[in-house]
Amino acid sequence: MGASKTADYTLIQTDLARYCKALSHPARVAILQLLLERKTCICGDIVEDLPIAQSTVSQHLKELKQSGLIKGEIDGTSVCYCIDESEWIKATQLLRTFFDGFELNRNTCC
Amino acid sequence: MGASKTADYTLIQTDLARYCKALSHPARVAILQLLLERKTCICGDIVEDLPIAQSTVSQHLKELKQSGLIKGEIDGTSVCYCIDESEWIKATQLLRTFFDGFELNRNTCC
DNA sequence: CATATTAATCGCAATATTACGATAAAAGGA
DNA sequence: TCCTTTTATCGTAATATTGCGATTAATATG
Repeated sequence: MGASKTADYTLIQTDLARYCKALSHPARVAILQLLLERKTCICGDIVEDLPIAQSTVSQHLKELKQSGLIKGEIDGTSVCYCIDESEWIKATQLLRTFFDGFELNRNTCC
Repeated sequence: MGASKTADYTLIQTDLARYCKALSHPARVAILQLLLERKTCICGDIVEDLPIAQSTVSQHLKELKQSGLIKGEIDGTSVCYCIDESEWIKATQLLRTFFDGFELNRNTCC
C-alpha cells in the first residue's frame, strides 16, 4: 500500500476521522446507543442485544475503546462499559464545528 | 466473512454509519473541508491540495459521492464538486441527535 | 485533425476490517 | 477444588480499503 503518513493531515482531521471510524459500523453505533440509553452497560447485555457473535462484539468494543469513546471497568467476572465523558464531549465539539462550517459558508457553486 | 445483514440494524444506525464511514479517512475530511471553504471546488484543486495521487483522490471523491454528502457537476473537461445540501443537513441532524443523547441521559455507571 | 488537459477507471499489491468458532483466562459459587 | 459464567484472544477466512501507476474517455485548444 501507499504512504499517506499521519503528518500529511492536521490533528483535527485525523481526530475527526478517528471518531468517525469508530462510528462507521452499524454494530458500533448500536453499542453506543445502548450505552447511552441504559443504566447498566454489562458486556453480556450488549451481546444479547446484537445480532452478532460474542467474539465479534468483543472486537467492536475493543475498537470503541481504542477510539477513546468508551471505557471498560472490570466488575467480578463481567465488564461494565461506559461512554468516556471527556472524549465524547471532544468528539461532539469537533463534529459540531465541522458540520457548522456549512451554515457559516454556504458556497453554492453547483 | 460473516453475515450481518442490513436488516439487523435500524435505518438510523445504518445511515449514521454510512455518513461516518465517509468521514472515516483524513483525506476525505480534508476534501470536505476544502469544499466547505472554497467558492470553486474543481477536482484538480483538490488533487493539488492533498498529499496523495490523482487516482486516489478520485477514489475518495467517488466514496464521498456514494455516501451522498457531495455531488459532482461536469463543466467542460473539469468536474466541480460540491456539498449536497439536503444530505449534509440530514447527516448534521442525525449526528446532533445521536451525540445529544449523552446530555439527555447521563448514566454514570462506571 | 492532432494534441493537450482533466478526471475516471483498471489492474495490482499491501493491509485492514469483519466475522466466526474455539480456546484461554479470570473470578465466583457449589 | 471443580464447575460455571463472563469476556478476551487466537486462528482463520472472506472481503474491503487504501494507494499507486498506467490507461482510457471526454472535452478543449491549436
